[in-house]
Amino acid sequence: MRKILATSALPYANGSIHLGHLVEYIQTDIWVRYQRLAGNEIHYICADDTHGTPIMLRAEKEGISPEQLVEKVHKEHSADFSEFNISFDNFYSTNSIENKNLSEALYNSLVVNNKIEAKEIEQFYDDEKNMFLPDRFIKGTCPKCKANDQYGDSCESCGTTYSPTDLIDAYSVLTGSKPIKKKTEHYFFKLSECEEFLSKWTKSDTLQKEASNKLQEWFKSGLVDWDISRDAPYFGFAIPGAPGKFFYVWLDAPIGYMSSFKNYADKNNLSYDEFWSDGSKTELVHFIGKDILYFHALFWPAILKYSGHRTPTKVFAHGFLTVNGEKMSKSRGTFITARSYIDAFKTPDYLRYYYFSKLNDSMGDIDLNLDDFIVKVNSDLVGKLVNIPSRTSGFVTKFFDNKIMLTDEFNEIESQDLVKAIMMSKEEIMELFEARQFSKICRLLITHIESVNEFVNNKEPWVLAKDDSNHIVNSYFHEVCSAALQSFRLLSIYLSPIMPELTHKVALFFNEDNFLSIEKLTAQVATINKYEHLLKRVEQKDVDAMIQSNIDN
RNA sequence: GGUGAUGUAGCUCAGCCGGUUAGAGCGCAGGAUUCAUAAUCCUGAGGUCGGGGGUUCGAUCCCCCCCAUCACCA
Repeated sequence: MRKILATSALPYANGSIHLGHLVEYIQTDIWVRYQRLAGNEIHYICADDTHGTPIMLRAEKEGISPEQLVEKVHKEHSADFSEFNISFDNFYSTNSIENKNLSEALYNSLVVNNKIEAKEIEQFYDDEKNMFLPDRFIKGTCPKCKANDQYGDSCESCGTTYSPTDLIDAYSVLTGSKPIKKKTEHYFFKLSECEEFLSKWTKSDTLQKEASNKLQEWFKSGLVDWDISRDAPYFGFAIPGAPGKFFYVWLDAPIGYMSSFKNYADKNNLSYDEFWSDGSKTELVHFIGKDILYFHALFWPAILKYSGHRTPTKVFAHGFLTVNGEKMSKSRGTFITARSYIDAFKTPDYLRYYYFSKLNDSMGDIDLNLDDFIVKVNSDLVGKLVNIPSRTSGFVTKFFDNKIMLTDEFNEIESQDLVKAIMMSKEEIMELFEARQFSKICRLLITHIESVNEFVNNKEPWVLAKDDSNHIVNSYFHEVCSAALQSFRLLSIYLSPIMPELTHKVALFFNEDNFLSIEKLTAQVATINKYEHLLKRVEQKDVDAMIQSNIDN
């Protein structure tokens, strides 16, 4: 049995979870649920990423402490993830004692291994606010295209990148004052010394090929040491032995994977060391967005390596979400929050299915086309999948006292073949789950679902129902209905990682508690319950309401 | 600006190492059916595979140029 520690990237505790975030949590959750279905030991870990200037300033604006802010956001995030059935084993916070201890410990190890260096640098400073300004907090006129109000790092209008010094009439976003340059001592992680290790690590099969290629660009231009410190005031962890200096949020954020696991392991009698020590035999798998590949494929393995830990087994990067083919936009209402989706649709399964139908192992972007969403969900799930029990279970209830024939009892070749074909896909489906080829599984399953409907059509149970002599147990009529229902059950087991809510209802329909093991495929099930509709159609008005609520807020 | 990616039927997407008439679902047209919260099944019409050039006996799939879209540039 494999032992796996899986993570999704830590959401920043500065805003609400939206449908873009959910691509990652849903992708990871499907994979994690599949691993559980397959019988592997897997721990799914996440946390809020709570530190940094944006959070400090937002808390100030709201008139609360940063601790209060991240506490509040943590509740909101936890509720959102729960609504979407994201099955974290632990959703913790980087603003925790475990994370403080581990951040200090890793830092100290890096110091001991001579991987930290102090350098004096010049940074922009707001002398009204008495703090250093990150690039994002300096705005001005683009030196190239003269667009107003551009950030200090790049122009959104023409795409030029530059340093804040290049801006015309630069000003501090905080006070409007002119930033001045000021010297300060910062601590750097000597990434430049990790090139040999990283070059080898990134070419092993830990990364997707696309990701590995991408990293070659960075190698080509040479690895630059990484500034891991920030000056007070800063919401984060103080650097030991360095008054007024704090760890940069991106240093302690990934350590959140470790600290969340530590917190979880301590409560559940698991060995922390088994998963994090150098030479660990367990798997460490990170799901991330392609935007943070840099951190997870360079800094993170290097820091782990040179602080004496194991390095990740796999880093899986996915692309971004577009809505109706465009970047999510607040004014168009396509910056859709998790909350507004749930308010509109009540179940996460539509979105989980839609993402599933589009996701694969690549870093390509996926598009949520809202018209396509309605059509696909209604056609595949309501029209085809749920239609199977909907059109056959009535006969079983009416004529056979809710009893169905076991698959072993089928007499007809065609019903045997129907079930057999679905069973035979097990290996292929499991391989595709493992490889994150979700869209391929989707096509395969839909093909099976269609063949069940075709089977029902050809057998015409409604015609058989008219003849009283067919109303006996184990009749051909009984077998036709049973074959359709048993097939539906098998397909639901495959679908259980994707749509936990729907398939839980299906399990109950078959008088089972759950479909939590792939072994359920061979379980013999003999009864159903009276059918109650499992899924309602998605309506255009629900989509409209969701969009409107995002425009209003 | 540099680097990388994407561009296949109305829509959303498959197309492994280049090889007979390019595939699926939805949508559309026609038909079948009425068990199913108008669902299902069959048949069919739709594509110069972004544009141009090249390599090859032969390219959607390789090379070059261009156009469009997107991302990254620590």
